[in-house]
Amino acid sequence: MEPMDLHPQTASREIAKEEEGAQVKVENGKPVVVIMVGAPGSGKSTFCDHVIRTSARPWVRICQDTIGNGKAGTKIACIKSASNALEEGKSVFIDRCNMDGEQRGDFLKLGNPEVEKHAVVLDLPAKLCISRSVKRTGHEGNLQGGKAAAVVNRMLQKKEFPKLAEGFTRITFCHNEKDVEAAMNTYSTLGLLDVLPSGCFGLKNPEAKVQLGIMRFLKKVDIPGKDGLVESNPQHSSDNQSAVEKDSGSRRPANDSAPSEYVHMDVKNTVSQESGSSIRTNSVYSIPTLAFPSISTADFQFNLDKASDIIVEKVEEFVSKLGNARLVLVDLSHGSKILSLVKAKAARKSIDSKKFFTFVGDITRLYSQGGMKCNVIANAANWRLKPGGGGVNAAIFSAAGPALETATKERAESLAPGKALVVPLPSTSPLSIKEGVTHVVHVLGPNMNAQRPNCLNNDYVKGCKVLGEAYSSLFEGFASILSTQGWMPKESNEKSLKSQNQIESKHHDGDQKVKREALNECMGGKKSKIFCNELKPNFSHSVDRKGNIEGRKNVESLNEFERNKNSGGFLKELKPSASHSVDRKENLDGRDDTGMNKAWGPWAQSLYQFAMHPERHRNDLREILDDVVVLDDLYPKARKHLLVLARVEGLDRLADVSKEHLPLLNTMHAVGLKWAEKLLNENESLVFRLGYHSEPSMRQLHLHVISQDFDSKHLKNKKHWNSFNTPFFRDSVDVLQEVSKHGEAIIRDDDSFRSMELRCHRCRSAHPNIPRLKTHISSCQAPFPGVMLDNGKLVFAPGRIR
DNA sequence: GTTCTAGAAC
DNA sequence: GTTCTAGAAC
Repeated sequence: MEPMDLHPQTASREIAKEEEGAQVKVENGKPVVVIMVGAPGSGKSTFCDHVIRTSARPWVRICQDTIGNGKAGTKIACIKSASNALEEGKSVFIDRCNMDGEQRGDFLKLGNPEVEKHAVVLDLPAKLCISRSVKRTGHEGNLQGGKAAAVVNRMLQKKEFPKLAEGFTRITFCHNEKDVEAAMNTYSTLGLLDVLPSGCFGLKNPEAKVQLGIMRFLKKVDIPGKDGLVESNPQHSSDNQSAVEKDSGSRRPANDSAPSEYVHMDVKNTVSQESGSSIRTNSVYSIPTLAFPSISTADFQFNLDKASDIIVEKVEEFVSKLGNARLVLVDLSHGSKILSLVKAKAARKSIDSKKFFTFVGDITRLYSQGGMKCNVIANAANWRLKPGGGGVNAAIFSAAGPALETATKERAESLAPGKALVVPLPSTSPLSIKEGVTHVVHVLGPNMNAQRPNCLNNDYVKGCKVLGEAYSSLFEGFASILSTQGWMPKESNEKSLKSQNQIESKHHDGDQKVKREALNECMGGKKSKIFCNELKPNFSHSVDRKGNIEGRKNVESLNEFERNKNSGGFLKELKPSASHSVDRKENLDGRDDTGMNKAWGPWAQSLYQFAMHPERHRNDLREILDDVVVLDDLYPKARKHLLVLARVEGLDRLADVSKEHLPLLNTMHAVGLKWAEKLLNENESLVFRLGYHSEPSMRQLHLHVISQDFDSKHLKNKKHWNSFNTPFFRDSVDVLQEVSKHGEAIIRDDDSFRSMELRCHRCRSAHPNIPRLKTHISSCQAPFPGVMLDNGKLVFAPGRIR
C-alpha cells in the first residue's frame, strides 16, 4: 500500500477529478445527501429549514408530505426529486422519519458513490416529540392533535438507529436541543467545498446512565440475536465488519511508512480498493475493544523479547474468555519492534486475529484518525497516577482533559507495579466525546530503568512476574467493564439466563456455585490483583452464604463485584449525589456527619414508629415478627401494596445496609414473598414485585411488595410512577445479591428519575402525562419485558401464563 | 410521604 | 375554562 501523502480533502478531490465529469462537481462543491432520522415532532423540518436559510451551499429539502404538489406523495417521487437536485449539484435533505434501515435504504443509493450520505438522528425524548406533534397545527403531513401521540409512540417503538454499515459516511446523533443546535450549525456553516469528517458523532445514550436496565431491555427487543453490543452504543456490528477491520489493522505492516495522521484515510483506501467496500463498513464498531500500549517497554526499558512473550501469553489466556470482545496492542511508531514481535508470536500461537491484533496509531485518536472505535483504552500510568512524564501517559491525560485526572483521583492516589485501576471516563471528556472512550484503565508495569522509582535492577524473574500481573490486571479490568455494560461471555450469559427465568431456580445453589467458580477462573482467579486504595476492608470472597436467592444471576453480580472493587467508586457513578456516598455515616435522625442535609421531617417518622413500637399500632399492622413488621402502605400505589419494615434501629435506608444485615434482608424478602403469595391466592391475576426505593422518603428501611397493576387513586405524579418503574426501584433479589457479594447495595439515585419520561412498564410506550399513562396501563396487556422476568423479579400466581 | 396551589399547558 | 405539573409547606 502506498503511503498517503495527501491531505484527506485534497485526496478526495484528486479522486473526484479522475471520475468522468467530476470536474463540474468539484467546482460546484460536493453535494451531500443528509437523511434525517427522527419521529414526528423531533424537529426534522425545522432543522432543514434552518440550514437551508443560513447555508452558503444550495440545499433542497425533500419532504414526502408535500412532494405531490404540496400534498403527500410517494417515496419514489422523493427519490426522483432528490436525484434531480443532486444532478444540479445541490445538496439534499431527506425530510421524512426514516426510522428504520429499510426506509433509509433507497435513499442511500442516491447519486453516484462519490456523493456522501449523512444521517442526522434527532433522538429527542419521546415526550417532547409527542407534545410537539400533539399541539402543532397546520402540519404538512396532517399529523397533529390526538392521533399524533399514538403515531409517535408506534414509531419510537420500532426505531432503529442508522449505522455506518448501511452506507453512511457520517452520522450525527442529537439527544437534546443543544445537540440539535450544534448539528444545525455544522451543516449551516458547511461551505461549498467543505467535507465533514466521517464517522459517528454524538453517539451516546443519555438514558443509559439512569435507565440501564431499561436500555438493556430495549437492546434485547430491538436487535434480537445480536450480541457484542456496547450498552452506550446503539451501533450494531457484524462478523463481516469485524473481519474487515481486523484486516485493515493487522494487515498494516509494522514498518508502514504512512504518517499516523493519515491512518484513517489509509484504512479507507485500502478497504475500498481491495475489497470494493467502503470506509462505511469499517470505521465504527461496537464490538467491545480494549486498546492497550505495550507496558514497561518504553520508559521502563523492559526487554522487548521478554515483554512480547508475556503479552502474547496473557492475551492467549484472556482472549478466549472475553467473548467477542477484542484486544488491540497499539503503538504510535510504524517501525515498532514490539508490535512486530507480538504479531509474529501471536500468529505462531494461532491466536484468533479477530480477537487480537496490533495497530499503528495514536491511542488517543484511534477512532477519529484510525477509524477504530475502542471503548476502553489502557494507560501506561506512573505510580502517582498523575499526568505528564511524556509518552502514552502524558498523551492520554492530555487528550482526556482534567476530567480524567479528577475521576482518577477520586478512585486512587497511587498504583503499585502489576496493578490496574479502572476509571470510568466522564462523558464530558474530549476522549469520550471524540473517540467514544468510556473507560481508561491505568496500568503500572515493572521498571527496569535506573532513572525511575522502584527499579528492579535487571531482575527479570521478578520483572516478568510483575509484567504478567500488570496485563492480567488490565484484562480483568476490561472484563469488569464489559460486565457493567451488560456484556459478558456468551456462554455464561446463556447459562445464567436459562436459570434466571424461573423463580424456582433460586434453590439451584450447587449449579450456581459451579458457575461462580467457573467465572472466577475466567476472571483469572486472582481478584485481589487489582489495586485500589479505596477498597473497602469488608469485601469477602466467601460469598456462598446459603446460596438461595443471592446465588442467582451470579455471573453478573460477580462482575459487579469486580467492577466495584476495580473502580473503587463505581457506586459513586451510579449515585452522583454525594450524600449517598457509601462511606456516609449518619446519626439516628438521618442527619449526616456534616450536619448539612437529610434530616427526616416529622412526616417521615411514621414507619419508624411502627417498627419501634408495633404494639402501639397493632390494628394497623398485618403481621408483627421479631425482625420485621408488615403493613399496608397508607397510600397504596396499586391494588395491593404492602410494606415489610425492618425493626432495626438506625437502619433507615438502603444506603445503610451492609453485609451484617443480609439475614435481615433475607427475612424481609421471605416475608414479602409469603405475603405476595398469600395475596395471589386471593387474586391470581395479580403480579407482584418486591424492592426498595434507592432513597426513601420515609425513614426506616422498608421493602415494597407491590402489585403491578398500579391501579390506584394514590398514584398521582411522575415521582410516584418513576419510583416504582425506573432503576430507582431496586429489586429485592438484586439487592440481596449485591449485599451478599459486595457488602452493600447499589443505589440508583440521581434526581433525574423524577422527571424521566413516563413509560408503560409492560409495553414500554411513552405517555405525555400521568392521566394518559394511567389510562394506558389500565388496559395494557403486553407481556412483561424480559429484564423484569429475569431473576425472579416478578411473582406470579402458580401456573399463570406470563 | 401528602396536600395545596400557582401557573403552565392544553 | 379545565387539566396537569411542580414546588412549598407540612
